[in-house]
Amino acid sequence: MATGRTHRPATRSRGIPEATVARLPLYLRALTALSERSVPTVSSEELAAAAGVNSAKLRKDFSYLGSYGTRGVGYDVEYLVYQISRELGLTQDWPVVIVGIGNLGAALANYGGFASRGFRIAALIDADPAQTGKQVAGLPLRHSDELEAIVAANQVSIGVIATPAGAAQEVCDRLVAAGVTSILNFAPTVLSVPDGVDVRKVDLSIELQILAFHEQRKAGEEQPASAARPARGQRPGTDGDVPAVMPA
Amino acid sequence: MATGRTHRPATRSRGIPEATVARLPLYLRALTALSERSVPTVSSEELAAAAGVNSAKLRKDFSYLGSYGTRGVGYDVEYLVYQISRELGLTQDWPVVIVGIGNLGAALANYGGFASRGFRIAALIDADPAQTGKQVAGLPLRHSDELEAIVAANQVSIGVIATPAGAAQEVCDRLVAAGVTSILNFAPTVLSVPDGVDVRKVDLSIELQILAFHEQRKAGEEQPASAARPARGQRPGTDGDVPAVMPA
DNA sequence: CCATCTTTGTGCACACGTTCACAAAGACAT
DNA sequence: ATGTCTTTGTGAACGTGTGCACAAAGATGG
Repeated sequence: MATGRTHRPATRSRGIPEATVARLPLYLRALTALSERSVPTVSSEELAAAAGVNSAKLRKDFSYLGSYGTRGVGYDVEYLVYQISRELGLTQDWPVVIVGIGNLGAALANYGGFASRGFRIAALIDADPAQTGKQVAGLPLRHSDELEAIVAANQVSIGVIATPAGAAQEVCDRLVAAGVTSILNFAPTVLSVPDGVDVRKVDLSIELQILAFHEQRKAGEEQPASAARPARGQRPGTDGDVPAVMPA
Repeated sequence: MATGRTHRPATRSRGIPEATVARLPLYLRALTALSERSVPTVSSEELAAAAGVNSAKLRKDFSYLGSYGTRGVGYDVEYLVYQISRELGLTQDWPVVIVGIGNLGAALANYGGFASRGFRIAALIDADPAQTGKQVAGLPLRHSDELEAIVAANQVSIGVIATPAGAAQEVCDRLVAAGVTSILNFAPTVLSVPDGVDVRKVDLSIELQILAFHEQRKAGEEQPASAARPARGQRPGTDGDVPAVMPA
């Protein structure tokens, strides 16, 4: 899971399972591609292949939304695009602020995938006064002093944090205080937020580490087992010989 | 879940559950912070708070690694840092190539979190000949013609794709053919890879859409139910009430 | 109108993940 | 030593997610 939901029972989002919600954008993308090619209908099998999931899962996912689809035929592409968009809330406009316009923030500002869904960048905010007024992706950088005013004026409910780790919690607190209730966090920190605020995090370093884990496993599969797996019950500090990193 | 494991039974990575693996980097980060403050030991409760998880989960996670920790005291910080690092494979050097040095690729190249773990950027690769030779994050951009040679020469097993969606599958195929077996994909596409290759994806647009879904739910909780939830069993086209996007 | 064929929607069984709650392990004081 | 106190490690219960396999729905052709 990639979410940082700080508390709350974890799923129960009015019927639709969290795992399904996480896949809806995937289906939507595949459907949009089909729509652009003017394909009128798809079977669960075809769509599942395009989205990279298995067809039974896809059918079950759609069954949570309602009984769209026609047996013997498949799903009407345009109709499904509409239904999923609506379910995800993409038929309305979501003003978003991005805080921290470094390399990553600029990349986000330039990313086309936002505007095409209902997301509209209301403002780019950076703490560096020297940057204020400069244009990124056609938008002027605003100074962070203005954060509260910007959020209030644009009724922003979604904030993106792309600051260094050290600044993230403070920015988060200010966003929340100003009325933001959903946060996408790119800073490598655990954010703590009050009840009712959703946080999702994207952490590049974590993803790489997970890959490294599996990579190591693949590499280790040839040899039986070197000194890789420690004897269980080994105790820390029973006798001092931990040189910077080594255990007892 | 953020992974794009294309097939395979899903978990079973020599004992350690996938969900646990995904949290190890989180623990590692919290422990590293403690280590820098020269804190000698932590209880599961404290560490869990720092990592943003619940303490029972943390203890169970650690129990898969072995029986580190001392009852009545807690865990030895340095020792745990070492054990987790080793389990994740971070005690070795992982050469990485980043393909597609646009805004996002540059942000990744400049991201400090790589080098601090065992990840070393072996090369930055871009398809634009006009960019070749330019420096980003102190490294020269290489042309994609050299991709295969670079991967082979540096024994690169991990590749990062930060190209536009259209180029991603071809880059992926070339990386895999050249010997890469783990891919971190930032392009908004489903990559298909042969067995034995791991793909993880990070998709900005998907994360925002998930937030929008929950945001919409929060907003809709006040009013009972407008036209938001369609009657189940509604058929496409039985009566026209979906403008602009309705099917036949 | 009936038979056939395709594809959905879902009941069911199983796997995975989370949380509780507590016994056992050890530290520490006396 | 013995007792008390803290904190781990884990068995067991529960909840969530996945995938199979098939009945029911509807299209299509004769």
